[in-house]
Amino acid sequence: MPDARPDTVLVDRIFHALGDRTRREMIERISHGPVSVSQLAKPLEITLAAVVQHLQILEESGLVRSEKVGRVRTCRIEPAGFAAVEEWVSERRSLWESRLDRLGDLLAE
Amino acid sequence: MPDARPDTVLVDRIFHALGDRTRREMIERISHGPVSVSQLAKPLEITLAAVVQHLQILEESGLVRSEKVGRVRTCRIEPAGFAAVEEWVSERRSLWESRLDRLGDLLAE
DNA sequence: TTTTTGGTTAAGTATTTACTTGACAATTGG
DNA sequence: CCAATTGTCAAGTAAATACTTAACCAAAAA
Repeated sequence: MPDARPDTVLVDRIFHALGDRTRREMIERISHGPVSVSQLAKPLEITLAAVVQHLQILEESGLVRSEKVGRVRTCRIEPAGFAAVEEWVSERRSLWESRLDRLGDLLAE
Repeated sequence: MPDARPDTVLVDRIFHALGDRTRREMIERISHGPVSVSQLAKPLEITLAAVVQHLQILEESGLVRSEKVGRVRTCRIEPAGFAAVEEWVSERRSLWESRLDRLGDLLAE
C-alpha cells in the first residue's frame, strides 16, 4: 500500500484489515465476547504465530483492542472502528442515492 | 482465497473488493454519478487495462454495475451491495455492544 | 523445580494480487 | 475511407501478503 492523505489512512487500514477472511472470522469470534489468543487460534487451521500477526493488523486498524494479563492476552472489539466503516459506506451510498441521475436512467429506457 | 460457506461468499467478495484503495477510489468517483471507464481511469495513474480488471472485481462483488452502449461502458453504484456491508458491520458491533462483559471490565478496574 | 501452557519474534517461503505490455475489436469522428 | 477513441483479452512480471518454522521468554501448573 502506497501513501495517502492523512485522513484516509485510517479508513485504508480498516478496509485492509477487513479484506482478509481469516481476520473477519477472528472478529466474528471476538464479537461474541472477549477471547484469548489461543482460544482464537483453535478453530482456525493456521499456526498461533499467524494468528498473532493477524491480530496485530486488527489492532493497528483500531477494530480490536487487546490486553495482556499474566501470560494470556485477551482480545476485545473496539466499536469506534466499526462506526467508521458504517460511516464510509453509508456516505457513498447516500451520495449515490441522492443523485437525480436515476431520472436520466428512466428517460433512457 | 479458499472456499467458504455459500452464504459468506458474497460478503467475502464485497470485503475483498473494498480492501483495495484504488477500487475504493473508483467507488468514490462512481458514487458522485455515472462514469465511463476511461473517465474513471483518468485520475488514476494506472493503465486502462488495470482499471478494467478492478471494475470486474467490483462488479462481481455486486457493489457496481456497468452497461455498454456503443463503445462506451458506463458504471453505476449498486446500493444493495452497500447495504450488505452495513448489515455485516452493524451486526458484529451490536453483538458486541449488547454483551454484558463490559460490566466485567468495570469490575476489573 | 521441572514441565507445560500461552505468547512473541525473526526470517524465510509460497501464494495472491496488482499491474504492465502488447495485440486486437468495434464504434465514432474527420 | 482512414484515423482516433474506447474498451477487451491473454500472458507475463513484480510486489504485497499470508503463512510456516524455529528459537525464545515468562507465567502457571504439576
